[in-house]
Amino acid sequence: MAKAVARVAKRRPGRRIRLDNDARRAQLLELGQKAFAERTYDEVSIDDIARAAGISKGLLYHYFPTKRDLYVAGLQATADDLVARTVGAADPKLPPLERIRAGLDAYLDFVVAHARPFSALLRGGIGSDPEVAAVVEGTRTRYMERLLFDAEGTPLATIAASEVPMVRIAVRGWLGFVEAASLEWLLRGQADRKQLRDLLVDTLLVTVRAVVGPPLTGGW
Amino acid sequence: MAKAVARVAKRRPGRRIRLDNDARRAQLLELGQKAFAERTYDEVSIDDIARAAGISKGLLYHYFPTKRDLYVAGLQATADDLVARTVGAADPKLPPLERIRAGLDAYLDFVVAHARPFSALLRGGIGSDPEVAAVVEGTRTRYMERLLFDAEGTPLATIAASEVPMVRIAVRGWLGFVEAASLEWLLRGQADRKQLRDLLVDTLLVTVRAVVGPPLTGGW
DNA sequence: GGTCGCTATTGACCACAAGTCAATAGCCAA
DNA sequence: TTGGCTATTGACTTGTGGTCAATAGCGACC
Repeated sequence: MAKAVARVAKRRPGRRIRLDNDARRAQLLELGQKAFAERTYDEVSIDDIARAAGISKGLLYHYFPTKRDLYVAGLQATADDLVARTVGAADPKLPPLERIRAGLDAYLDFVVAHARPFSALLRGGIGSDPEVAAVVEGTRTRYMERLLFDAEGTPLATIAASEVPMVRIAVRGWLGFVEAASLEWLLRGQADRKQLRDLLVDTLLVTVRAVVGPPLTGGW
Repeated sequence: MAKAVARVAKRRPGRRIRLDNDARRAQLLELGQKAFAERTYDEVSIDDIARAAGISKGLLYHYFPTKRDLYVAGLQATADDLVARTVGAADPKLPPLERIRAGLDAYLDFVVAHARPFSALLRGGIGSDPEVAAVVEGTRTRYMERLLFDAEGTPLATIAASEVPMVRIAVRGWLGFVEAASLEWLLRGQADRKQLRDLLVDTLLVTVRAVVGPPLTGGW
């Protein structure tokens, strides 16, 4: 029977499969993330992703009006994931410094577990694109705010509200340290994880001290 | 070369103007740098640059076989400039720490003088592109090698030869600090330049101490 | 079970920019 | 003045991002 033969054939051409709006969007988002994680932005073509999803290019454009939209959405998802998993999860009964340590541990956990997306997030696939830059920079801001919230009751907390330019510069610099060190650590066998964690904490304390004045000891 | 540009701009249509090979190449490189500094990579079209140079697209492709080649060449030129101007120029009679200070001053000078190209270099216009990444990362390596050479005779010098993973991670982290802080400083009115310089030096010393052990005082 | 409407889905289409190449014409030497 | 080297052209191909009117799956309702 013709029908049976047709069933055996893979993906009968001409047969449409409707998916729930959210499901389709989630599928495309995931496929996009995967594609952009393993290839350059312009090595990835919309047709590729559509083909991988088994749909037409037109449909992809129905969900994401632009290639960059798809890219940015994936980046944003990674960023949200990073922030959600790495801060605010520590036991509030722990001393502040311990909470920060825990936060950095969670950060390094994320780095290891999502190496590819993490690298992609930092390197910023399109670089100078303002929308991409906004996502990355926004993530940094959110991350710092929540991390500094963990420092409640310590001199660090005063930083969160600071408007002094040099303080913001120092904090941003420290974040640059964290990102660069994490990336390097990731590439080189991930040795001495705790030592790295402590290095990050030390640098933060010293940086803050250098900018806001009070001695390192006491109050922590 | 500006002279050549003017001549070409005024040329009668249909009239060809031959330029020396090197001159033409230099002209295109400069125009490319300028274009990529003020627009996104894919906002810049080869036709734009060719038009700006008053030549045909085909000729541009004769000099730079690919759009990315033009982009990378410009980036490389900026990077070379940065390294050349910021290290090794300090008076060798000065104490090591002073030489490093001078090096960082020169770095900040460059940042201010070449704000756009500098940002472009760090943000890496194409991001995940391996060739671009190689240029940026190579620049970092060269920079660190020469900066650490300035530290001859201090504990810092031992770092240059170090193979210990955590040391390289720390150094890379510090560079991340420098870049991020510089960029932030650039964006926020460039206040307190000397304070920033000192912050960078402090961070370097502390980072090194945290990784290699010996106390901060003595030997510097 | 039939048909009806909503909308997910299609595929042919366009626009534009990257990249190619055989033909052409400046410029310098003789 | 001429000849030849080569810088230069511009029409061409190709590939990909993006558009849109037409189509068909699927649940709802009789």
